[in-house]
Amino acid sequence: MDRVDKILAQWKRERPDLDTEAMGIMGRLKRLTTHLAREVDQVLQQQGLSSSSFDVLATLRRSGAPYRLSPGDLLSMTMVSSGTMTNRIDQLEKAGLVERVLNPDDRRSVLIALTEAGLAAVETAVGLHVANQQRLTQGFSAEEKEQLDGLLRKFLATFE
Amino acid sequence: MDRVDKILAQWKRERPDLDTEAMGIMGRLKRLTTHLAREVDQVLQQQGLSSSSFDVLATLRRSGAPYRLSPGDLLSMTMVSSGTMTNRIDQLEKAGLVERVLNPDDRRSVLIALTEAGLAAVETAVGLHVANQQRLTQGFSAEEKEQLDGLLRKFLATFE
DNA sequence: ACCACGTATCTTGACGTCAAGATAAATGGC
DNA sequence: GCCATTTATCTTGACGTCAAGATACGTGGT
Repeated sequence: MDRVDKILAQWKRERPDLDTEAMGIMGRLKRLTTHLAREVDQVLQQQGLSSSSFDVLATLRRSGAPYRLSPGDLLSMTMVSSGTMTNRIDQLEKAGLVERVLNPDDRRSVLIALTEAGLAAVETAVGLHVANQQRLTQGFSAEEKEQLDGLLRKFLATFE
Repeated sequence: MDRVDKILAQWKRERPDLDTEAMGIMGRLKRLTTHLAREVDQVLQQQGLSSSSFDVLATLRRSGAPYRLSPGDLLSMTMVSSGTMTNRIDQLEKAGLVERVLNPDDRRSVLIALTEAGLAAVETAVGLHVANQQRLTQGFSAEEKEQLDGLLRKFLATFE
């Protein structure tokens, strides 16, 4: 009987006509990801990064040397609006972790490049971040993790 | 090969030392809940409600008649800060969906009460919302839904 | 009865986000 | 070559959120 069960029991009492099966799954998903986001943020914050900043730095890092992508490339990889991406880049640029480099091939565009400090920051952070993610999932057996991943993959395929 | 697989493949190439199993699960969870939140918001928005507003109205509705809870009660049921709850109540009060009623037993406190308009709004919205949640999970068999719910329950139990 | 402490709510200031629109440069049909 | 259209990025204004602190009231020990 967890918190979501209590919510479902309330609905059962007040609105017995409602089928709460989907509500249970969605409620657990929402609460779970709120908790997970807080745990993830805490580790990144100790490195002086928000999860938004880390998201951009990590995208640049995993794109490979020379660690440069246009704002449009970053946009297509990160599920945020263009205004949000501009803001993220502004913050990272202020912090000296990325710089805007002119794109010689297209003057509408710029390239966002990891600075040395940005590369160093993301290399440290990604190690701690992955270790933290492992910690958060360590309650599951290998089989359960595979099962969960499979179900999430199928669910996600509905949208992507 | 979904988007998360592509991200993991990039990391594999750039940082083969990192174990990406947990990252895959967490990444799918995050992308999935972003998509789900957008779908949920869309239905509620057609009723003139944000998911934040609906969250409060639904909590009041399922608490049963006379549909009154203190801000503190609402806080303990909704994973937000006290400042956020004050703001949510302010918005709902402006919209005429709830009202602040003096608590005769404790003058530090108030009771947040559904108005007639608020009750009507939540009754309509909750039906559409639940139907929408069912639509979003309809790709799964009964067995898969049960499996997913069980895994999420276990995961959530880590935190609650 | 008093007062120190606890409790309940609200305020403030800073962020991160989005939708919509503005700006500037490239492109393609003629 | 010109201009309408498309593309790439940035700007603006509004919202929702939080942490930290302020305010106001209740409570219990003396």
